[in-house]
Formats: sequence, structure tokens, C-alpha cells
Amino acid sequence: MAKKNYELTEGEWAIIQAVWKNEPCAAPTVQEQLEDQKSWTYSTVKTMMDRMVAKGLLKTKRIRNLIFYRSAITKIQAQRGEIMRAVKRAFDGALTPMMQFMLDNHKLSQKQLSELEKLIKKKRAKGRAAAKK
Amino acid sequence: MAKKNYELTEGEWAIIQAVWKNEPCAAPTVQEQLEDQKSWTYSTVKTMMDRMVAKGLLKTKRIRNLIFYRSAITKIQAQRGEIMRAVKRAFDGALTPMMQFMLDNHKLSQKQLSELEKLIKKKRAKGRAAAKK
DNA sequence: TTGCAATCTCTACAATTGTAGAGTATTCTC
DNA sequence: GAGAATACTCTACAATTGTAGAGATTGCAA
Repeated sequence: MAKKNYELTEGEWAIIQAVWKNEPCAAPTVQEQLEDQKSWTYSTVKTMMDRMVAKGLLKTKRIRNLIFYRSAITKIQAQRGEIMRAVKRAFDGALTPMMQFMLDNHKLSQKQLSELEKLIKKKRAKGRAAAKK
Repeated sequence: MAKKNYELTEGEWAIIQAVWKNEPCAAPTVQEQLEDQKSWTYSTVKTMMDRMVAKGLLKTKRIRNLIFYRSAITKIQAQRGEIMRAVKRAFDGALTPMMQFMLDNHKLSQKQLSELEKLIKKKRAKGRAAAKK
């Protein structure tokens, strides 16, 4: 299947995070989970969840008269979607400029920087190894 | 002034990009600019632009019977907003994990990687210098 | 001066998103 | 088995966003 780009709304993010943490789970569980972040009523949560099912973000299984939800996309997919969205809109789809922007515009600590540096080195090494093969 | 976080919609991004490129400019100009990307009528563009004025994303100056628009926020601000949005929703507000994700999940070329590495080195050097002072 | 072209104003409408009440069904408890 | 508690269904509504038509204005060309 072609990898679709998922763009979740604010509310959908809140809900799917709760689902990831608890799946499979029923709507009331999710509502309780979110109670202090968002003060949504059960109705609100349920409505959103059902809309998310319609969109293919969640799926359900009914057991007796209870409905259990689980996620239909992974956190990775959702994260990728969010990044793609940002890079597409704000950086013409070019990832490196976006990363540069982040380096320049958000103060990272020395520790964070060195961590990133390490990561990049590792990536580069891996890339070179693959190229040699 | 407190630095507000701007979150533009898809359409607003298209429009403000055209404005940045041409400001100060009139609505018909913007509409023409976008004609092949988006096939929006003049009416559509004008409506969106006026809504953006109401939101503080654009500002206007009327000269005789023409209305000139210019941006009320910089590209940097808008980019920052887009990134903050992503990092907040998808990475709990933590920037480094987001950058790590990008490194891991989007294949960057050797050249891109080494460029980033260089940038990080420079940042670190600068950071250390500042610390010593 | 009369009319056309360019521009603006006003109004509208559908889809999406956040929000939730009211009523219905099911199940547990006494 | 009746009432209480729990979960579900259905319906609705306001704000935002994408979309645009119809009509009013105004300034220039003939």
C-alpha cells in the first residue's frame, strides 16, 4: 500500500496517544485518561473516537455490548505525518533546511548537540559501509 | 511582546508565501501568483487575505481605492510556529527526539549528513566559547 | 460622458473540528 | 425484578476553513 501521510488534529493527537498507551481499550477509559489534560465529557471523546474510526485512524472490535478501540496507525506513522506536514508547508519539502533551522533557532544544550553529533556520525558510518558493499 | 506561536493553515501558507515574495502587493497580484498552484478565484483569495488581516497575519494600507497588503509576521516566525506545532503534538515538546526521528526516518544523503555535522560542530564551538567568557 | 475593466464588498455554503445533551440499552445489585 | 450505574446512539450546534458568486465602485479610454 502506498504510504499515506496522516495529519492528525490536536484533538486526535490527544486521543490516539491515550489509545496507544492503553489499547485495546474502551471509550470511557480514554476519557478518564484525558480528564485532566482536556476536560472533555464522555460524549465528546466518544464522538471523536468514532470519527477517527471512520477516518481509519482507529479500529474497533465489539465484544458483547462493549466496544474496544485500538490504533490503526503507529506512533511512527503519525510522527512522520506531522513532520512531513511541517517540512512541506514551511520548508518547501526540504528536510535539511528544516533541521538547520532547528539547530539555529532553538537553543540546544551542549549535551544535546553532542548527542546529535554522535548520531550523525553513526549514520554516516553506516551509510559508507552500505555503499562499499 | 510575548512571542506568540503562529499556526497557519495550508491555505494561509500559500498566501503568505506569495505576499512575502511581493509585498507590498494587492490581492489581484497574489491571486495571479498562485494561479497555477491553487486555482483559486479572486474572491477566494481576497476572502482569505482579509481573514488573515483579522487574525494579525497580514496588514493593509489603503492607497486611494487600492488595498495593499504586507505580512505582519516574518517567515522565521511562521516556520518556528510550524515546528513548534509538530514538536508539541508529536514529540511531547522535546526537540532532540524530533531531530533524532528525522535522522532515523528520512534517508539523508552523505552530503546532507556531513553538512549537518559541520553545522553542529560550529554550534558546539560557539557554545563553548560563550561558556568560557 | 458613457461605458468597460479592474477591484472591492457582502453574503453564502459545505466540510471539518471541538463540544456536548438527551435519550436508549444493558447489566449489576439488592 | 426494579432501580442504579454504565456505556452507547443520535442529533445538534458554533467556529473555522476552503470556496466562490453577485453586485457596487471607481477610474480610465474613446
